[in-house]
Amino acid sequence: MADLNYTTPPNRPATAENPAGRPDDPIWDLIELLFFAYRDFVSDPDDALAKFAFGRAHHRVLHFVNRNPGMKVADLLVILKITKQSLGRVLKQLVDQGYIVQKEGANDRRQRLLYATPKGEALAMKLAGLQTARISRALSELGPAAHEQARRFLIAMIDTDGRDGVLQSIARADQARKPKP
Amino acid sequence: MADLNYTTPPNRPATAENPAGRPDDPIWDLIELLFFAYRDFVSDPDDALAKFAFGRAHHRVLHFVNRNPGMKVADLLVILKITKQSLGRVLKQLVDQGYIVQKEGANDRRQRLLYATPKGEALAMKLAGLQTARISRALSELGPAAHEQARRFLIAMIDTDGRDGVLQSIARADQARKPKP
DNA sequence: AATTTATGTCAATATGGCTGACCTAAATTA
DNA sequence: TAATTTAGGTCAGCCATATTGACATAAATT
Repeated sequence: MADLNYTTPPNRPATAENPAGRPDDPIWDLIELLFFAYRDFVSDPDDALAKFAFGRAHHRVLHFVNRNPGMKVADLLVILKITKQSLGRVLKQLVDQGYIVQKEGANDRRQRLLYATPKGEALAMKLAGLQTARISRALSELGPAAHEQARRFLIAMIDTDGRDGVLQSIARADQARKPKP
Repeated sequence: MADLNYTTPPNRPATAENPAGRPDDPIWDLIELLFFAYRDFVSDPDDALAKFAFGRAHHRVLHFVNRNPGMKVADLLVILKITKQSLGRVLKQLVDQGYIVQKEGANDRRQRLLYATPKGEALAMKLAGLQTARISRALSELGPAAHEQARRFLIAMIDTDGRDGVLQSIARADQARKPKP
């Protein structure tokens, strides 16, 4: 912990494109920081899951089902951008071991709506807690505006055509959650 | 594109811990936005790599070798946090197909120092360009401080004990690059 | 009645990880 | 110098997660 002359961005500020028409220099710092930040971000749940013989795939499924109770299988496939065969294996394990239940749709009886069981919710919340601890620690090192700044940056990084769906999904899930009275 | 009441964070501001000692509510928005942002961030190179019959693993190796010419195999293993057997397979393909060369260390002749060939550098720069395009687009939607804000947030998300190494690695690689005269 | 949709399943394949064992050559140390 | 450690490579097998393609069933829609 000594030499720290690396606190200012080494690249010139990013523009859409240089005046010369030549492509911008790569934004090395953010490219690499995204890699390292995400690597560590997922490592916390990964380690915890290892004790359950579950993996990252199970985490993702359990997370979104817990956040969106009653979601359809098809919705999950769109969010995760995987095939139903890939989902099938993981989902089956979660169902067999009592973390997720499937209920017939009331309107459309072909649907298998997905719900986290209490056991599943507990695990999902535990994993979310690990990730929240890391985010909280990070935000606490920064100013009070950091949450909103991070939020805006991450939103802007999402495909423009997928953005609305993501934001609506987050907003919907938030609303559906019982606010503590 | 209509209803947008989701532009403000739905969670209360994150604190290290609540006064009550009860764990914080999960920071759902950043947890999910990190997932979606990273998913799309890696999708650009993934798509491009598919044409070469290369995958994400090749990208990571080529990226770091290109950024750190002459790096040791052992360094790469530490950065990627994988085993040498895992590295071996992808590295061999990159070497066989002429994207990376290995040179005997001058001081220590056991070392196989890694360098991107011109062909390898071209591919690495192409992939970095794709990622830079996404980042540039994102930053251009935000204020001029956004780059620095994103940088700080991502740094804070990294494991505290790994942080210095990451930052030094980035700084070192930047310095080693020839500044255009 | 015919078709489409939601979901599930079987089979084969690819990728990218892992562990464990073992090897060579070169550097370091006793 | 002899013994040990280090840097790197390799073989073999296993596991998790993803893919494509084909096919099956039941319920909704036309």
